[in-house]
Amino acid sequence: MGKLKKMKVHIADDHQILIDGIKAVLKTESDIEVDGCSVNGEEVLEWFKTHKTDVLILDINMPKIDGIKVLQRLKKRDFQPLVIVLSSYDDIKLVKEVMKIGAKGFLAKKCAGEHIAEAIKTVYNGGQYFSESIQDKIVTSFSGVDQSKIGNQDGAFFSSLTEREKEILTMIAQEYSTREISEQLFITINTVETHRKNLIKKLKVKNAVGLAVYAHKNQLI
Amino acid sequence: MGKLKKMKVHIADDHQILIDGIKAVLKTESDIEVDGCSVNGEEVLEWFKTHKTDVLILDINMPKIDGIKVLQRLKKRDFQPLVIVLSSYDDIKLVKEVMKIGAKGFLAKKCAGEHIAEAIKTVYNGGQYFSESIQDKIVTSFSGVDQSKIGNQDGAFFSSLTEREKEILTMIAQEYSTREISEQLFITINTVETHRKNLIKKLKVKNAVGLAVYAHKNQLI
DNA sequence: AACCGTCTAACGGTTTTCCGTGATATTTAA
DNA sequence: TTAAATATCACGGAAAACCGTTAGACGGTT
Repeated sequence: MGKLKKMKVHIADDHQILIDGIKAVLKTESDIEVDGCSVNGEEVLEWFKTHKTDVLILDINMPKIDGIKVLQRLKKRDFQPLVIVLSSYDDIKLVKEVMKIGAKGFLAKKCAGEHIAEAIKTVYNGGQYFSESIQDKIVTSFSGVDQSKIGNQDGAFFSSLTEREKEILTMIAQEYSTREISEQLFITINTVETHRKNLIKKLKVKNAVGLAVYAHKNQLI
Repeated sequence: MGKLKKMKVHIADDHQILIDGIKAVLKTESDIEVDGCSVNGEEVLEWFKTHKTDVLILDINMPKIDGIKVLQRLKKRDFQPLVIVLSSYDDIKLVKEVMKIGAKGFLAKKCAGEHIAEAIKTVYNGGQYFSESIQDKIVTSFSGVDQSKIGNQDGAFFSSLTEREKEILTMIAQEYSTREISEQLFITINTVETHRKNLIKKLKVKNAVGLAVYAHKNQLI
């Protein structure tokens, strides 16, 4: 194609080793340039205050501010990069949620590295990209999706948790009792219980066991 | 240096994208050759039945058979590769555990990609390698570690469970309440509670949350 | 027959979780 | 500077989990 301008890409993932890996993979692509990297959501938001990088490869599970929240906040700004979400957990509900918030692509981490460049080029040219493992699921489930209301309760399965909630979730999943948590965090039992209640509601689970399983599935422990 | 023989490396991680990344990073190393890859523990064990690859980069969180188990089983065989454990969770307890079972190195996923080659070369030459984030912790906590008993009751817990207990454990981990379990299995609540009590004692956990995490770690759900 | 492991069951009491609801201060985003 | 999100705390009541202990029934072993 002989483009004059290289596509600029920003990579966000809390695993530096993965970032370096993707960078190495993309090095062979002459029309792609890795412009910057972030290891947490805060850094991503900071970066896009001063840069207009074309494509953002965005991991969901990140410290400080997770991918979902980053996506939501970027949406409200003037400049928005094309976002390809990266996740180890290729659940269709998650895919739907991030697409609603405006992501242009979804890559499961279990997909082959060669697809990254493919995905970047596709979304750069106005398309959408999904890794194979979820392509067929989407066709059947994306018919009749209400594109309006964003971040509402029905997609809230994966809606982002606050830092405090994650902290408490992690402790619950490590078998700490409410009392123990309250003592360690220097807050009252009442507060911890409120957080637990909110967690159960947000994650749509039944009890602390559900929270623990969620935490484990999402590598929070 | 001019080695005639390249160091052969096998990479095991459930995220293909990370494998491809590491491969790309290692491509610049003239004396390292990636010999094969696995995306789950089963594949790793299968590979080492027929290959004598020098170094194994082993992820902990993998489907089917997790990294710890792979390590334990490899230990019982004639040929043992040098193992560098890869984990997103750089907890000192985990480090100690895998080193006890015979790992030669530990890389946190948040470390820089350039350290992989470094780690491989170090263990290949008989050394041990730890990523920076944990180096200092080790010095202070490795004094007086009992190097004896390996593959002890930690892994034997599971086999000591009866069929009924496993059945109930699975249900607890799926958020069923005691009442629901009793109804589904046509036994009284008292009986289910007795089983739960026995499970907690056998698996040395504190509560149902611990049971759920255990069940999840052992792929019972 | 005596023994062991498993599954079943019961009981009383304590602790913890769960649920709804409402409220206030602080921080942060627009 | 509003408005929204977040973190904090309270209370009352219902439900469930947790704890220790005991014990009958059944099947298989030695």
